[in-house]
Amino acid sequence: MTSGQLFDPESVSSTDSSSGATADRRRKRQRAGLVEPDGVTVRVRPDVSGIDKEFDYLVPEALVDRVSVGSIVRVELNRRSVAAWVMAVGAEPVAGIDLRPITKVSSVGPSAELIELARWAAWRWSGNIASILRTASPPRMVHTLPPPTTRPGHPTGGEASVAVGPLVTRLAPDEDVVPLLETLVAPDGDTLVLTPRLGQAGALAGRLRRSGFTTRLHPRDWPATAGRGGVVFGARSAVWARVPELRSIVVIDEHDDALQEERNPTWHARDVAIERAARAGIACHLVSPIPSLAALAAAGDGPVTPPRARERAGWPVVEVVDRRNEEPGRTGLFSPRVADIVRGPGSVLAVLNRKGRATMLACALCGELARTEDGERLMAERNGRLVAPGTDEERPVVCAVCGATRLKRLRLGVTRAGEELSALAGEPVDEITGTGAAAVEHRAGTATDEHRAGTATDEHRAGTATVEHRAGTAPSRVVVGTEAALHQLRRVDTVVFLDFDQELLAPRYRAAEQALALLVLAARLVGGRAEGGRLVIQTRSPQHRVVLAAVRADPGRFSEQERALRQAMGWPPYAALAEISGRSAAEFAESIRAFASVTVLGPRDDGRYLVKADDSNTLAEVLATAQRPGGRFRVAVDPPRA
DNA sequence: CGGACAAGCTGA
DNA sequence: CAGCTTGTCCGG
Repeated sequence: MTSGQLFDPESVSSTDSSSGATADRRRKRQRAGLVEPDGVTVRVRPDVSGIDKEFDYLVPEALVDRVSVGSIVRVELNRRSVAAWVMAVGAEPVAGIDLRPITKVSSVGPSAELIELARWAAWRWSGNIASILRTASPPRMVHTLPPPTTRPGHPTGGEASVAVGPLVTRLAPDEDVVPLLETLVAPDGDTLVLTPRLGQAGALAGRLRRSGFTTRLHPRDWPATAGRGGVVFGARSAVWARVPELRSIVVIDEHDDALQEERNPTWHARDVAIERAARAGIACHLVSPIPSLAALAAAGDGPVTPPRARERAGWPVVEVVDRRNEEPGRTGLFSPRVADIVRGPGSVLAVLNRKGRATMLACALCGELARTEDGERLMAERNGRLVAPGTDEERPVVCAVCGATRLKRLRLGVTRAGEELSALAGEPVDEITGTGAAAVEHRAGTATDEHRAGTATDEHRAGTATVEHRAGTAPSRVVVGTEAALHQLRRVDTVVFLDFDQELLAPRYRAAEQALALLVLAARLVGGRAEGGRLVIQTRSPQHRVVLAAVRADPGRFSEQERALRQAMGWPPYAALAEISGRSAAEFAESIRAFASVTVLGPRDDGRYLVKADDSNTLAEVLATAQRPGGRFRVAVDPPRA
């Protein structure tokens, strides 16, 4: 016995029941002399992008013992040797073709259960299954799985998980998840714990290991995980971890967009976890300080919530600076209040989630932003009128609040913010953005003068002393950055959102949820109100539900309001979306229009189409059935930026 | 994907 | 019509 067959739950019935029955019938007919005794066949999916198709091969006698559904083999296809996954064993091969033998069994692969789950996900997100199978496969070839040891009972056994279906648990932003996690670990089998980033997974694994749990890190410990199981930690890909006896799945910070794969197919680990748990008849625990509407809709019951006082204590003090109240003519990035904070003691991170120089329009008289009628989106000026990108809403250039016809342009960018901050603080300011580890340090002096001269970006830089700030070293007291800074820094006293309206009013249906997620990241950097944690939000939307949720430390209220809006607008989770782009997008969109169960919106300015259905199953079925044009196009289901 | 093969274009 | 590009088809 060479491979992990002995410990492989599906080795006994390594195919689904129907193909197993087919194989039995075949063997009977062979004994009766009705067909040639031509051995075991497998149906494989090559690991070749561009070939989204399965092929039949023979299994040489010597390899039969080592082949099961999920095995990674090598086959000759079109005169070249390629890797492939075994998708089925013993299926009736396509007639009239001389089958070639597989040449090698390369590695243990995903379990049969995972192969089926991958099939589902490829359908659900209308993408190539190979990219999912790659994620579900070991990072290096695994010849045999380590044999299971006697299961080490976990120190604190959670309750036997009889619960089925997703369960949502809300925690305060600053709350330690480990105590909860210890109660969710299955005592009698394996548990998957997913976090948005691998670093969090490693940190949590270390802590549970110190409490006596058998922990694994995915994909690093792939062989041990598949052979022996345990409490398996990982980022989104860990939802595809192979374990011997899955009993429970926990998704930490389920609201975080990092749980969604950005390349096609754009599967979301939360949704895959829900499906995997449902198929296995086990619990799926979704944990977050700000549960997503997707999670709340998937769970039958409402979220388990912390005591009100505990939740409130776990959010920082949130100060809202209403920039509409400042004297007319002010267009700078910093309100007087923020200028005070920057000069005052304590470390400050100023967040401006924009690079370059995005512009917004605000009334020169009352400071109100040019926004759509429902107040949810920013408007831009085009051909002397205000337009809302992506919609047909437009109106003359007039302030909706005071009727003034003069609007001013608010120009914003991290670089300029750094220059101004440095001048304000009278000391160097580091810049942290997502591009590269190096950061720019701004020094007071020339920068402001250059800036007043209204020169171009390059000239600003010429007048700015730039110093490399290596990741890991202590940054300056005052730091300016994009969202990346919220991930890179460990602790600061105050986080200031210089222009929160860019987040709140972004043209995406999930803009509000995403904006609130940024506030949670910031809240964790500064800590709860008892520790003196403080967030400052500069905005012209002080009554926005996201701002109020943070001020009141009440994400439950936000969920209700957001739910009502999504329902009224027919956005997810009360609909399912797919985005079609690329050269032949129009052709594919056209063939989709033939289906009454979906609505096709677009094309937008960038040539993209949006397909909308009542639910994800309907959407997937239409996308799988519709006539596909010859040319190239891309389908993104659940597009994160729609 | 990448090779095979057909159809279309170019140049002399 | 060789020589080349471009497009379409297909792999077990």
